[in-house]
Amino acid sequence: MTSLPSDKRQHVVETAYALFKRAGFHATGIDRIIAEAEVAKMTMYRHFPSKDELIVEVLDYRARRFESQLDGLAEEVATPEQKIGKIFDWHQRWFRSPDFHGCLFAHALAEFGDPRHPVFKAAARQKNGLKRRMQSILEEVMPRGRAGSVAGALLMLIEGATLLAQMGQADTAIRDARKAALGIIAASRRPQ
Amino acid sequence: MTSLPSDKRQHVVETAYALFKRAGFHATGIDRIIAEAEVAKMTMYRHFPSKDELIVEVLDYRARRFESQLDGLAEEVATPEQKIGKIFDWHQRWFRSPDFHGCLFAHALAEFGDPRHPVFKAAARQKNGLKRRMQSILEEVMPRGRAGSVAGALLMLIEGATLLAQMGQADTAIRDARKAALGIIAASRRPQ
DNA sequence: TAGCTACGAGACAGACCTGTCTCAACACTT
DNA sequence: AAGTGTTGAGACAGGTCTGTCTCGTAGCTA
Repeated sequence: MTSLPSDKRQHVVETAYALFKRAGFHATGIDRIIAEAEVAKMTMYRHFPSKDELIVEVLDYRARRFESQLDGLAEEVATPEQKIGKIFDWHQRWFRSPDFHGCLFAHALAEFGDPRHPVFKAAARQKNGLKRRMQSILEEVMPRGRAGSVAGALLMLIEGATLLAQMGQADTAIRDARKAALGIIAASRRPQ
Repeated sequence: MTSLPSDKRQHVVETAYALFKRAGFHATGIDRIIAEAEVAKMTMYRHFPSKDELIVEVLDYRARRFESQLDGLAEEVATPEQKIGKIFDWHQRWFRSPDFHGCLFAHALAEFGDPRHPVFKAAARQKNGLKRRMQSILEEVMPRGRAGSVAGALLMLIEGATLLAQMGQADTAIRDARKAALGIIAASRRPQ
């Protein structure tokens, strides 16, 4: 009963994720990652050609996890308000989790400011994905253009709430953001 | 006509600011800063005991500049809506400026995740200062508690808009954020 | 003239960084 | 039994990092 070929690879990704989350990307060295993952350096470099590509892999992995978690939540309820509410619920739980350190994707945008950099693009994909998700939810009850604007506002509220949560204001932030979000939706719903 | 004692010091702060803004804090080395500022290494270390303290100085310097610029804008108009609108105007101009690279304070929070770290505290001060400013504007037309919640929502919108602006969606972001902000204020104004 | 202060230039230490390389060990397949 | 592929361990190169140190110089003041 030995390890599968992809076992070590995934283990490196998850270890790197935990370290990047705590200390940031530039401040986390390869040596630290392989020590924590108990893996040889060449094992890592055989799976990932460079640290940057490992970072992209970590971000994509977390983005997939995020999307699949939200997929499950949306099915439980019916109205757009409830579906958006579930997304805010998810963030509320996230903010309260033991080692919450802010949004890894936002941190990636901060550390890799060049829009052409693969890490920047990977982080931007996640944000755009969340916006698209909320927009398609809102299109049930409002026209396409309006749903885009409202989804943009909701995304900004969520990103801002995540920042404030990192500053230790998680509870008031998610409460104020949720209230504002529902107000914005109500104001744009059924436009006539 | 020689240079004043604080001349070089301020020059180092401004040069470091420009580099931190473009490349981030960890990715910008001391050697790069002193080369760009055309200053000896010991000159820098005589003024700042460490890189971290230089970063704090840069953040405080930018926070003071930010506050003084907003001070000037508020005096031009009368109503809270107009004053908040001026703050959004300021951000709109900022987003369109030649080398906009996102919010340096948010980036500092991303790179220095420990809330006890002086850099983290300096960044948090700026965010709390902006929230307080908006809250005191709003207290003219709504009770204290409500003004706090609304100011929190506006801060989240602004932070989110800054993130989206960094992702190349500056125009739609600031437009959607402004619209949402005015809606939130209108809903909380004159509560009865 | 003497002393004080600020500065420039650069060597230096010690640590850390990414990425490459070699060699041995082990598991699995044919 | 031979071959193939994955891994561990660690040396190694070449560069960069922060921070300290020395030495020479320029300007100002007393």
